[in-house]
Amino acid sequence: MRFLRRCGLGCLKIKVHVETCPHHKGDLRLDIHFEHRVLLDIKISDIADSLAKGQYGTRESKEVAIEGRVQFDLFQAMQRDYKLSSYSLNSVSAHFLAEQKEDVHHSIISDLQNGNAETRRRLAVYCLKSHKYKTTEANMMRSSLQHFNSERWQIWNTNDMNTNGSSLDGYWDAYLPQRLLDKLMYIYNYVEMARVTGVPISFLLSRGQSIKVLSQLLRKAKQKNLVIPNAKQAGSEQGTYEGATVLEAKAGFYEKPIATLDFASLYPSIMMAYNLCYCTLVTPEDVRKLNLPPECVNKTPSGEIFVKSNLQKGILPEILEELLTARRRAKADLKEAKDPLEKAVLDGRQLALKISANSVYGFTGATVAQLPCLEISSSVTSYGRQMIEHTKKLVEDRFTTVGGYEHNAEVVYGDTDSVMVQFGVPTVEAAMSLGREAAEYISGTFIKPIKLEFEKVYYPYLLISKKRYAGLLWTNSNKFDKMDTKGIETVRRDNCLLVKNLVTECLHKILIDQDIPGAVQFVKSTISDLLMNRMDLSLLVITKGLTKTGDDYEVKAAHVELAERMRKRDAATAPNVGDRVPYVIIKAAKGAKAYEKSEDPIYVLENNIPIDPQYYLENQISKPLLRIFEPILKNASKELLHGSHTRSISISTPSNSGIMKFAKKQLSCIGCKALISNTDRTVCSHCKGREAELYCKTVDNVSELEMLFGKLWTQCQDCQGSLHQDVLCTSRDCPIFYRRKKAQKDMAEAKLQLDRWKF
DNA sequence: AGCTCAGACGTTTAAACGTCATTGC
DNA sequence: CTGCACGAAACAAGCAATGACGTTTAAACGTCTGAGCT
Repeated sequence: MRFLRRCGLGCLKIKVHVETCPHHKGDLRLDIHFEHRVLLDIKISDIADSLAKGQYGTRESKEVAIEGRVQFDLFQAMQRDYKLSSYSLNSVSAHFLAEQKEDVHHSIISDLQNGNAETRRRLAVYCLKSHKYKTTEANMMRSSLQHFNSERWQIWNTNDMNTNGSSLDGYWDAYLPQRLLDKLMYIYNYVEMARVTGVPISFLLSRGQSIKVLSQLLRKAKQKNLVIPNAKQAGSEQGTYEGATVLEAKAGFYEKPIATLDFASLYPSIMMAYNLCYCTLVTPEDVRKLNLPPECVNKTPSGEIFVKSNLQKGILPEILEELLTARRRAKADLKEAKDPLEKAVLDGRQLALKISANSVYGFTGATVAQLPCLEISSSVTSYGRQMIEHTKKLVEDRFTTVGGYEHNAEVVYGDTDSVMVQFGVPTVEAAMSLGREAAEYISGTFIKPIKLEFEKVYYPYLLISKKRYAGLLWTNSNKFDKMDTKGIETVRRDNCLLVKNLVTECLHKILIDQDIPGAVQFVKSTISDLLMNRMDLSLLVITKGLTKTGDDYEVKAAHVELAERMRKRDAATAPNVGDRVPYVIIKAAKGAKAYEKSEDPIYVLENNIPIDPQYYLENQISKPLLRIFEPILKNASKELLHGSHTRSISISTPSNSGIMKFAKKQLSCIGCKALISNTDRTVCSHCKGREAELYCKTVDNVSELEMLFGKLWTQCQDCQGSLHQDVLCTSRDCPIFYRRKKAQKDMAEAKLQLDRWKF
């Protein structure tokens, strides 16, 4: 708890996740030590199952509350704050720390523990990830305990574990989370967030957004001596209301700068401008009874009536005002900050305030929450819809040739609080000045504090459809800031890496290098590699989240079916609800559904099952590519997907498939691949004279593959922290793992070829 | 008896629709 | 004190949009069969 104390927190809690064995439920006890004292012992049966549902997905976890400890489960924090393809400690560490740990599945742990001294020793090495280990039974116990705890990798104070003076400074499963915690400045940001919203830190992980808003509301209400009704409004089962407008996207490749005009914090500023709140909402009867003059009320586009702030200032606008002022202050501080660490902390602070401000609107529209008020939320969105249409009209009416400008402005797209305008001017600089002019002009037509800001220019700009676009982002006219992509495969997690890399690379070549032939060439060579089976398996792994249990799905989906099959194969290693399921598509009978062709990548590697390159070409690569190339290249489909590079394919047949049981294996010539009789063994009559050359080639091939495998093996040994042990790691997230397995297989095959020379 | 052709019936293809995962704002 | 049945309490930001894929429905197509004609 060293880091917690450092932060000056009075209340400390620890959260422990324990995998329980059904036979020992009840008599297994867990002691929590701290500075030589037993703080607490818990019966495992006291540990509660908790089921977290909501926007962060459904996930089961076990927890036990211990007074005096702050619980901070990094696993949960990670899932909330970052969108990753995998949340294993391994892959997260690789992502943020560029460091990995060996990934031994917990189902192997008991085998290692129950084996002999050597296997237990092996387990200890894994657990400690350190050369300094002792093979005493006590350490073993602690090692396995450590592992069980780390299955959901919470912070475990390394100091607590070390208080008996041992030199076990490398509890890796604890060390990595702590490194992550420091690197991502979780404590600092979460303390900040807790202060701003007025909730305990544990709420930030265990509960949702609405508790934060409620907490602020309660705080404010107390100041004003108001009470908040406890009862949920009856009959609020009407569900949804109309949301924001998304302007029609005029898809295409724009080679002129596109200026982006954004409303600053649209929904919060609407609520402030029109004084929308629970306590300012009045009915038409109220207006009549109280004899409210019309100049004291606002009627929203959705028909609701709110009194103006001179009569009664709303609580929500007040909260928002505070949040936004604080955010502005945080942003100003951020600008002054020089030190990268300080910068990151201040950025986290302003982000927290922004999120808080935005969820106030969401809180009023949540029909299942404590205090729904659809009058407010639908008023907010109706104002928003009106404003974006108004903005579009104003831009297109004012910036015209008739009005004295060089070109007619055109709004090509807009979503909720932004419009993308093509002013027609050729340079970024000119677009920027027009953008600034437009923002200022249009802001003047709205009530304070609603403000339209000019933020950035996209040039060039590739608009694919609503919520899908890419472009180079410019905030100053000298140099573009970065390539920005929204909604397309580069930012989505449900595609394989191959698609992601390919699309990213193509966009890079098209937008930055402006090298369209280069992009085409790259696509062609990638497709050729794929069809020739030269693709690394890790690039072909698709992951999708398992959001509910198998029975609750109404239609069959690849990842769901695979999870079911894996459960039947081995329930221990199968993915659970909330996990992301990695899979690859394998060859199967023609016309087979995708869910019949999905398979666990590790299973594929171990059983030498051929993947289906055609599927990847037709169902993964082709459509995303065409969407990008279509606006740029005519005949894109013909050029990219049906060229000569698609001709040569490598056909792999599964050795264990049904039909192959009836086929007789026949040798082929090592030189020219012609079929030869089994008596010849090595080469056909044509290649007879080249035997020496061919033999050398085979030997070279074997030694090359041996070197590659050796290199990968060493790398994995390095990662597990010992060069004297077998590599046990089976991480589905590690590209080295796939390459190592493949190299091993290739090497074995090459050796078989070599053996044929021995008569 | 042999041929033709409408209609029944089975199979393939296409379109419409719904579910699911994911992202944008 | 423990186990069981039962009821109460607690919990959950929003909507818009795309695209992949499975399922259902409709349409097109092909084959077969038996009535009717020559």
